[in-house]
Amino acid sequence: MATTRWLTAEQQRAWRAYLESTKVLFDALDRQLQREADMPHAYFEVLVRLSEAEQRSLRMSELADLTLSSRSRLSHAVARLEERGWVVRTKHETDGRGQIATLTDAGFAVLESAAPGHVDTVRRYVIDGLSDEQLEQLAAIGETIIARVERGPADPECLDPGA
Amino acid sequence: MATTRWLTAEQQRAWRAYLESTKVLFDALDRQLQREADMPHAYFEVLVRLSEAEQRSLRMSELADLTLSSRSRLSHAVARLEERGWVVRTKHETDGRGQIATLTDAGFAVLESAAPGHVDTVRRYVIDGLSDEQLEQLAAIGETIIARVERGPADPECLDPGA
DNA sequence: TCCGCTTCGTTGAAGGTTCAACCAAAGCCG
DNA sequence: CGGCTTTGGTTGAACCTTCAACGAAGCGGA
Repeated sequence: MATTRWLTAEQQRAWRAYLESTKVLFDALDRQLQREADMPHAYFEVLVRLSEAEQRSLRMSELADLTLSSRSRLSHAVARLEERGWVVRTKHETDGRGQIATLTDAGFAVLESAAPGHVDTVRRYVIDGLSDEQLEQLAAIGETIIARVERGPADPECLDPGA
Repeated sequence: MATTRWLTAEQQRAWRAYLESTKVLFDALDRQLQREADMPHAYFEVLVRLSEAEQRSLRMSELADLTLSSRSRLSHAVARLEERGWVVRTKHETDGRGQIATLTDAGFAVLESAAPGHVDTVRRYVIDGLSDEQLEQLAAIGETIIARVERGPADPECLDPGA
């Protein structure tokens, strides 16, 4: 493409509001969790996903997919969580490559103690400030963005309905 | 408060969509900028803010406020950018404590070359997928979140209209 | 069976962020 | 002036993420 289509004033307003809201919000969330549970938000999510799973266990690759993190990142994260005794890793029974991460009782206890404060914070900063309509809008917008990113960098103007 | 108010299904949907959209989006943006401009998004924003300022210069503290980063983070970031010759730091003329960061010509050139790709990416993943109405909604939602976070952890149910 | 290809998960190094500690300059107040 | 507090900014250590490289195990065709 020859020339760049810069953002209009309204588009900039939306983009910057989105950008800034995420920055201040996730900073605040991270600090809250760091203070109250001594772990970053990403680690908290690992525990949440494990707690929701059957047997409180998930294969590393599934856990990585659920938490939207790279395998490397998850590997490091679980290593840390294991050091603290909140998670254990065991071999997969039938697939020799697999590893299963399991939430321990200690991990579950930490999660239980941290969850209320976390939900309160999310409510205070986000949920309780928005109307039901706005929440619906936010869900729709978020899902649109996710879909577009997952579709990848393929050019939408490039009319290739088949490929 | 005695019991935690957990999120309803609709609230969860909105929250997770927001959460996931930011994760996949900023991962993609960071990768794009890392690839095309060899710097993370946070550093890019520093250059953007400097380029928009008078004389392409800002005091460190102002720059930190504009980019919503801690002083420490900005200090490290500018140190890196200075190593590459994209920014220089000079003493503040009247306030002996102050430092002024200035975008160099080389830094401006890098910014000019990286900006189109960045805007394209933002358009592709966000702007062009949303209607004008949705952009307006997103701006309003983002601004609400920002306002609530900046107000801090003060309890909204605590009726203290004066304080 | 053997060989190549892919998938799973880990590792170490490099880079970015956070946190607490710190220095220097400014401001304030006696 | 002299001491106290505040502000601006930097630093180093600890921690988290990313990236590329790797080893081990499954898969699949000749």
